[in-house]
Amino acid sequence: MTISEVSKQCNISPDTLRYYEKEGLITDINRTAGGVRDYTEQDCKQIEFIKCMRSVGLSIEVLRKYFELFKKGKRTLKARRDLLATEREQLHTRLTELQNTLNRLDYKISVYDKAIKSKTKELKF
Amino acid sequence: MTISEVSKQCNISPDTLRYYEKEGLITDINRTAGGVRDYTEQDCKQIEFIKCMRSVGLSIEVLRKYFELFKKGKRTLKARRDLLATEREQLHTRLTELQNTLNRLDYKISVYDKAIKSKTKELKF
DNA sequence: GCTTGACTTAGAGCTAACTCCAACTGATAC
DNA sequence: GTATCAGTTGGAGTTAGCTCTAAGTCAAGC
Repeated sequence: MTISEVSKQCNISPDTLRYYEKEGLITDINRTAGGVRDYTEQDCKQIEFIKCMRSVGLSIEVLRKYFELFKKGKRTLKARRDLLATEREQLHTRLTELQNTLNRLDYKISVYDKAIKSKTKELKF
Repeated sequence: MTISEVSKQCNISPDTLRYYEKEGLITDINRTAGGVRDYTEQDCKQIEFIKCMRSVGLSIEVLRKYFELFKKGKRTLKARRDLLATEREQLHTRLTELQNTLNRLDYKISVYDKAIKSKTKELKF
């Protein structure tokens, strides 16, 4: 698969794919004789994983560390597990925060709805 | 209240408070004769609100628009309500995404735990 | 009246994560 | 064999959101 095919399939720009490679998030991509990247299905799955993790805010740096550990082989299984567990905890914290803020917004919107109905009130902010 | 008191109370740096003011997120802060900012309780509540919204990713730009509408008075109640509702929807989408990714991470961590126990397996990424 | 310390401003600098650009190369169509 | 087009590289530029710096002001304590 060429970079533009992967780009379409994963909805990530070719520039970003090359950037991820430069940053060590993707490594050992095959090349054709002419030097053109030739992604495997496995590469694609990894890219999807990266996309998923990036979409919830895992940093390039954390992901770089994860794949760096990967390259060191089986002896880093525990380290990788722990790295993921740490990120998981942070995501969980953010999830709770998001839920609370959502509730707060819902309440605020309901206050607005009342104010709009009554046609007299103004809010403080 | 001085800027450093608000800073401590809200856990936001004075620089950030001044930055928010420059960006129009906070307006009409009282000043002492000497030109020093003198925040009211109400200002503090607004700052807490901003902090809460920023913590889940609402942009400075969106918040600026919200407070801009505010300054135009009661006739913008509906517009403000709708702005909040739009942001709420986006937060909801992100919440779902976060939940899915959390599940995915939990699954991956469980796969790691199995691999670590069996002491033979390696994963694909 | 001088020092100290918290404040003020305008504006520069920083970081993460892209995104774009210029110059080049290699394969394909005609 | 030359135009086209998709790819390549290194490096510059962009954006959001702070964060820091320099130079200055003001009030309080001694």
